[in-house]
Amino acid sequence: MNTSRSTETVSTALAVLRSHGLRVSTSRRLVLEALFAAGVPVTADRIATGLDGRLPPLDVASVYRNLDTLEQLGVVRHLHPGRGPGLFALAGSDRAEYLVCDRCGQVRAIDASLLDPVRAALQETTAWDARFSRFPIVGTCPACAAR
Amino acid sequence: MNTSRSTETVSTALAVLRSHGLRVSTSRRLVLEALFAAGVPVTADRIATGLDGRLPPLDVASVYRNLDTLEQLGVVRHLHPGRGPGLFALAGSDRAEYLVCDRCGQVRAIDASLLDPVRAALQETTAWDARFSRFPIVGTCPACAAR
DNA sequence: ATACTTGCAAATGATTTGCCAGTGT
DNA sequence: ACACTGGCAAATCATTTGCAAGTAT
Repeated sequence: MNTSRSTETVSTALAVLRSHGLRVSTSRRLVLEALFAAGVPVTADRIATGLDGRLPPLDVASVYRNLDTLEQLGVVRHLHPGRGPGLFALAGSDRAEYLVCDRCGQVRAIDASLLDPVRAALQETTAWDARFSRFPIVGTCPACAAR
Repeated sequence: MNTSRSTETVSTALAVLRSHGLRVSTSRRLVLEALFAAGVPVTADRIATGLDGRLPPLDVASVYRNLDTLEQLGVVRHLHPGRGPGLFALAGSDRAEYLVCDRCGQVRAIDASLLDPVRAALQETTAWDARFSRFPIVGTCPACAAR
């Protein structure tokens, strides 16, 4: 259920690599598999440790290099939370954006279409083509807001 | 025209410090003056150099410590651009958000009220209290989009 | 065979921390 | 006087880079 789907998407990503004349190496495959297996945005370090041992380890430097390559191909998304290391996730075909709580660090995904009105408004007033995909939206989750 | 206004706001900020039992030290005053004088979001390093010599220099460590204190008091805003060092600005009473171009790095301020509809939508669908003030909104400016 | 990739180690950039001397209240 | 602060130097954290050895095509 998870395997077939992730395999499908991993091979799709690998095809993108090939179509750009880049090599399909073991570490690139592993980086993608880790992202699939994780399911949520993760740090480069966790990918390097194979999600804490679930997959073979890689050198962090290679992870960063590969994530960078994959990001440029549009396969991977790079998120900057307020504090700590950056997070990486598969871009896939999802239209998700993330909310991160500035008190407990909890991450929550929302449908990107929620932001379409703002995108349109910004386009109209500033002529900028806004993307919200680089940063999570910082706020306070209900639980933290309660206390 | 600029002096009176910034003095007014600096003293307001200093009053906040006092009301929290914190000291009004020379370096805290200087950090605030630098932020006022700059008028736009600046790095901790530029504050430490007194905006490149216009003001007395401070140690970066102190600048960071003070910015942190002032941020917690709600006097200073901390922005994370996509690349490079963090930027700091006075929170003041402004309702500004920032757009940053991911191609040329240009920064543009917009009125925060543009985002009110999204804030409301997010509140309704996720119960999160979203703030957009931590990160600039990344996108492409008209000029870069043209080429 | 050749160029792309990797791992390792060292470098870099930004921010933080320990510690003792200095200073606002 | 006393606790809060500042400067300086060293530490830390995240990420990048140089380079020789390894590998996909």
